[in-house]
Amino acid sequence: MPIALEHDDIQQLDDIIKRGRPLQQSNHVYREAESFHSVYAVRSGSVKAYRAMGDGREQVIGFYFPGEIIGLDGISSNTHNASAKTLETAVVCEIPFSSLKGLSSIVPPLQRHLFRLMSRGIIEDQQRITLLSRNSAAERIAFLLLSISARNISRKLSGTRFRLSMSRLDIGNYLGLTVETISRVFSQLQKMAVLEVDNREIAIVDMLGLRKLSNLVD
Amino acid sequence: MPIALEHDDIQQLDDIIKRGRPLQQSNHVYREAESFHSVYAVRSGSVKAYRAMGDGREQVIGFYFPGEIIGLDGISSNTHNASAKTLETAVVCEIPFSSLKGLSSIVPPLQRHLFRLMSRGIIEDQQRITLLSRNSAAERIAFLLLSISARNISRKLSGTRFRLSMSRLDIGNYLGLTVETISRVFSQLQKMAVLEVDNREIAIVDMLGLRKLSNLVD
DNA sequence: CGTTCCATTGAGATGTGTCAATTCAAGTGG
DNA sequence: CCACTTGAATTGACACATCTCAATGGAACG
Repeated sequence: MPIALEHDDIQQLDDIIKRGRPLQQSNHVYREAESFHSVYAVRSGSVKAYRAMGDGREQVIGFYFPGEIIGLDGISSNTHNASAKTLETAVVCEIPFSSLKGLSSIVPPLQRHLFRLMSRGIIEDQQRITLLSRNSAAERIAFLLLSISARNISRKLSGTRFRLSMSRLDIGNYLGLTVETISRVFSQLQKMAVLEVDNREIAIVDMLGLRKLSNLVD
Repeated sequence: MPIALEHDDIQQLDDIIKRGRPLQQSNHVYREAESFHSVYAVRSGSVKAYRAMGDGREQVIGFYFPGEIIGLDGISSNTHNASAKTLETAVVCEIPFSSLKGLSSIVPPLQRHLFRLMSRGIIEDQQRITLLSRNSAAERIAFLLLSISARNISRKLSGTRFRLSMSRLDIGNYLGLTVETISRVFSQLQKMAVLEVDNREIAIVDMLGLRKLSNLVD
């Protein structure tokens, strides 16, 4: 938990977090429409959140990596509004929300942190809305790769070489594109010497070029 | 404020809400990057929230009507992440967030309500993400009209006849479409006898047909 | 070694964007 | 009160990015 708290408070927080067991690939952390009791912290591996749509396809809401919190969307309805399943073997810790809520009303910094987490989620969603309504396929893909890169860096991993834990289909469902388009853009970016792509292994060769492509350079 | 609270608590809440003055059309409630102090309740009229993008265009985040709360996105960064301006003459009440936060840690139902509001925002954004990444122009427009219709009904107004307070450009920026596409779809829906469109005056002639078009029928 | 799932590549279809012209409504000043 | 201006909305023709459909290639696994 990335907050500055008193030792006492950290202890209390630690007490309510349940120890996580490793989950195999494609196991559910929680399912859409299940009643909401807990949020979850990803410890290792990666998780995708998604919602089933009327026609059977799925809308991927997000990809989550170690240190990130999932399940906050269940608060308003007391029901999970999305499913979450592991993309690979992963460890996920359960944090009962009632305890968290109780603790947060005693410990203002924690309450503040919770508000921030939710609010940041809103902002990220809004960025994705912009991305989806305005940006080309290449821009969207560049954005995703840069996002993963940045998160890797914050976890002290390589920001330029990594393995995608999600399939092209998942990426497509996340970015609002088809698998074919994902493939074509990867090939094109490779031809432009921005990326090296070998199946799910990605190397960002020209980081600045990728940033320019994403249209997110300051 | 749509919550069940004790009389005492309602009084306290009422005390922190500032009285709102009427704002003329196109006045800002708050601006992107301003420091965040308050959230706002729309009393009358309507408001759009939007973010300026690098190239000068704007991304419309949402349209807000009486009874709705705007500004919650500022919580995480202590800075407003969007601007909000009135679409017509409107009355907006300021609610200082520090007071609200303080009160909410004393009054659990209020804290709960705040969590819900934010969480609901997240869910709505996620719905829009699905809408933008998956749905056709006609589906998106049908969705917006149905959303406005439903909100009108909840305010005891007509769900089938109303005046759009926003321009075609705003609608386009909200739905990720161009003005021309909006116009064409309106014309097409009129030809299909689903709508009657006279500039900003809208009449929903075939509600079921519109619901089917939106692909959101249960 | 075959099966299965995932990824790549090509060719053609299509929905929406772009560019341009016209109409319409509202407001302004002579 | 009537031209004139201005901004919004509509409509048409064309361009283009992405989707769809189809075939092929490759990796993982029993």
